[in-house]
Amino acid sequence: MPGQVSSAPSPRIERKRDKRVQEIVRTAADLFAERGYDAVSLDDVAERLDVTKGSLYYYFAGKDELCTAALETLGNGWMERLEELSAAYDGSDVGRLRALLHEHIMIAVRDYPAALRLFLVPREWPASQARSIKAMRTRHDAIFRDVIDSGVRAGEFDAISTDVTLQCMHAAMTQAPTWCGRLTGRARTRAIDELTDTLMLLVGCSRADD
Amino acid sequence: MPGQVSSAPSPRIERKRDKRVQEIVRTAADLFAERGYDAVSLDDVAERLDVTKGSLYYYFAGKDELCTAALETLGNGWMERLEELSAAYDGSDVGRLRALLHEHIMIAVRDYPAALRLFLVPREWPASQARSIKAMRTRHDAIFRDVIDSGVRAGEFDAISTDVTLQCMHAAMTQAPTWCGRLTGRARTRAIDELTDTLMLLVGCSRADD
Amino acid sequence: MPGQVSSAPSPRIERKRDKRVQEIVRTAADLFAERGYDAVSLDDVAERLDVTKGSLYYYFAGKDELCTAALETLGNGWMERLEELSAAYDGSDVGRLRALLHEHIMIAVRDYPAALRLFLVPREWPASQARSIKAMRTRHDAIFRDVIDSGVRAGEFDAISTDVTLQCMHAAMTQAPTWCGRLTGRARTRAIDELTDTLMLLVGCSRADD
Amino acid sequence: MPGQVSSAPSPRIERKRDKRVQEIVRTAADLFAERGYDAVSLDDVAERLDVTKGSLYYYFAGKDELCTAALETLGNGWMERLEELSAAYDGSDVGRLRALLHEHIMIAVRDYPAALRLFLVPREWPASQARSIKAMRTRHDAIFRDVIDSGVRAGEFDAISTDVTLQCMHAAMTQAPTWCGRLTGRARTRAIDELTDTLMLLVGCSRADD
DNA sequence: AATGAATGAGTGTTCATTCAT
DNA sequence: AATGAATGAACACTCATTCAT
Repeated sequence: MPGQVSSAPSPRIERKRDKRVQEIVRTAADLFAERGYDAVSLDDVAERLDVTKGSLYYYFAGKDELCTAALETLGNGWMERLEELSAAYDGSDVGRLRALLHEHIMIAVRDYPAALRLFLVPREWPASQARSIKAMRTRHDAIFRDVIDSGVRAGEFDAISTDVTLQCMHAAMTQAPTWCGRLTGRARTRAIDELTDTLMLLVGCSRADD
Repeated sequence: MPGQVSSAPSPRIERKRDKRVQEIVRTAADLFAERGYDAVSLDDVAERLDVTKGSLYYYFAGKDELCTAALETLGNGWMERLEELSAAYDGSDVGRLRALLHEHIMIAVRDYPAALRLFLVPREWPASQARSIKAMRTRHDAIFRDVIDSGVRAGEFDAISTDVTLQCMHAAMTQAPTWCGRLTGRARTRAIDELTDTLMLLVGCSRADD
Repeated sequence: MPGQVSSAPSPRIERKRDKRVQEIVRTAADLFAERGYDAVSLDDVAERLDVTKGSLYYYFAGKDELCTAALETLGNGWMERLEELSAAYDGSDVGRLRALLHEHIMIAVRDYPAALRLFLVPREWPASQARSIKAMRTRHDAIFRDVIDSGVRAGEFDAISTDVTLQCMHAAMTQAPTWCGRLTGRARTRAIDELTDTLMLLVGCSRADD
Repeated sequence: MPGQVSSAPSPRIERKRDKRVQEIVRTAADLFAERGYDAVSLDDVAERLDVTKGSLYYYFAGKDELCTAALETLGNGWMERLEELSAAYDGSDVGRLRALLHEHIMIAVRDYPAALRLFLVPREWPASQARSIKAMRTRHDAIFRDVIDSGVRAGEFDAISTDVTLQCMHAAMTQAPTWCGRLTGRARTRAIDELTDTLMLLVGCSRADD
């Protein structure tokens, strides 16, 4: 167990370790997103990192934990971007929601083209990791729920049920890469815009409202 | 009939065989839907059927073939129900679309609680299945595209892009079981209704329109 | 157990059974010679006969027994041809030996192109079948030993050791198909002749002696 | 050397690995020679090495690769001994050929008592091995063809066809262990000598010639 | 006499995990 | 901090054998 010998590890060493962990997690996240949990072996991860499989076990207790970490890293980056965007946005709720939807789709399509496997399709995770995934989803919902509730109060939005609306948006956005992924350039841009506009209908905003 | 060799099997035997095949396919379909292709072993299928793995090979050439058969059986049943409903429906496009959405969600939630794996995530399947799944999806889209296009022409609907609308509906409906599955009784019924109504917004129909 | 019910089976039925057994054995022999014991499954045999695997068990106790029968049939035919030739031959021992060698090679190359697997390479047979194979070899040796001994006594031949000579001849002749098999037409005929002549050297007969 | 990642393994480790590979290959070679490709399972190999099957895959990509390595190791050792003998021999072609024949038989009988499976029966091996085996045979033929051609030019030998002579010698020598294997001590020595002398007849050398 | 069905042991292969060094 | 080695439980698939009908 590293760092256990001399009371606490020096900050320098800890930083180095963190950096290594980050490298591993990033690589793993990429692979899991590309091929899905089952189709990725630890050998694959190790090879792409140019280390041996055994080394991974120095940093992670097993495949599941590595995957959880990957999920968290992936999700954290994603959510931070949305949270920052929401915080920075200055304007109507309509504009803010549209910006959030658009950004979510962009991230999904461009950065994590296969993340739906991780966030949409349930898998039997060990309990500890199920919690972590659920937390991510809650955080995601909070961001959008905030805007929608605010817009509803302001009379800008009209939703049958905020919960259901959130589910629909999440499902459609996360699924987006599978059909936008085929497109490129202008066609993709247009598809993303259309999707954004379509989802705005769920809160009663037609394009003419902007 | 002396000397008759390797004739076709009697109809009675053939019926029996067909029934057995159906049993196997059903069981396999359930398992694949529950856990996904990779996470289901032929031993799992065999055990649930209370036979040995080897027996499965008497009926199917391998895991892939079994899976294809399962997918097709599952999808055929589903699509047939939708097609019949659509054909039988007599009334406005608004009503027909709502009925289709409602039925799709009911099937998803009640009958194939985890089928999203089958129809949402394409990469999870071996190449051999990809075709079969795509065909199913095309068939599904045709049913809904029909109503939407008709409604648009009749001025009942207003969609930004039929394609995008179809994708959103499909994503949300197929994903439904993961969040409606937790509910029971009245709460579930209400959730399904709300989801139906929410999706109607995508073609510009608010509840007041009915 | 067939034929057990009414004391003895009628000759007509027995003949029919024998014919069936012959069919099976022939087919099996062909397959074993083509691909070798391990590479032939009972399904292969059954399919070529256009019956089901189960039927084979009505006539044979198992794969090994079927193979033994095939070997015996193969070997009997072979040996009979050599024995008849030897008995019919009227002339010097030189001529008789040459004729036997030539015939053996012809049979090996033309009729049982892969029999070396069966007669040259030892396999761990169950005891009962090992005996049967050994008997075949003994019978083969007897045919050639006869001529050679006779020739030696007559002063026509000169062998260092009859046993060793027999082994060499048998090895070379049985192996022949693997190198003559590639040839066709005239080239093959010539190769067979050359081989015959070469083997005659083992008993001290150069071509000029004829 | 900090930060050095995935460097080449130290020579000490590499040596150790090579030794292990040698162990495995030797064991596999023995087994394949004893029973043939199909009849040897990786479990057999593993058990004789007292490791688990999985370990073999750490060193070899699969059964075929292991078999290829085994064949090559076996054949290389054999051929090297013959080549060295031929190079070192100083004397007439008669003496050199006799020495080569004798050595070949000794190796076959004493060191690789069942190698006939490797060099006699081509069809028993998967296609991937066929090349390797053929190469070995070519190398073998070259050694003996050399002496024979030289002897023929020098008037020491007389052969009907060098090719056919080579085939006969090869067949008889390789087959030798199956009949000399039973003998021991003096009897075996005598049998080997007789076989050598008998094969010398194929190039027209009777014992008196020496 | 023959079939369809089922079995169970075995076969090559993969892979998460462990561990001494 | 990392490696090379080994393990053992799975897995898809094959096949000789059995048996009720």
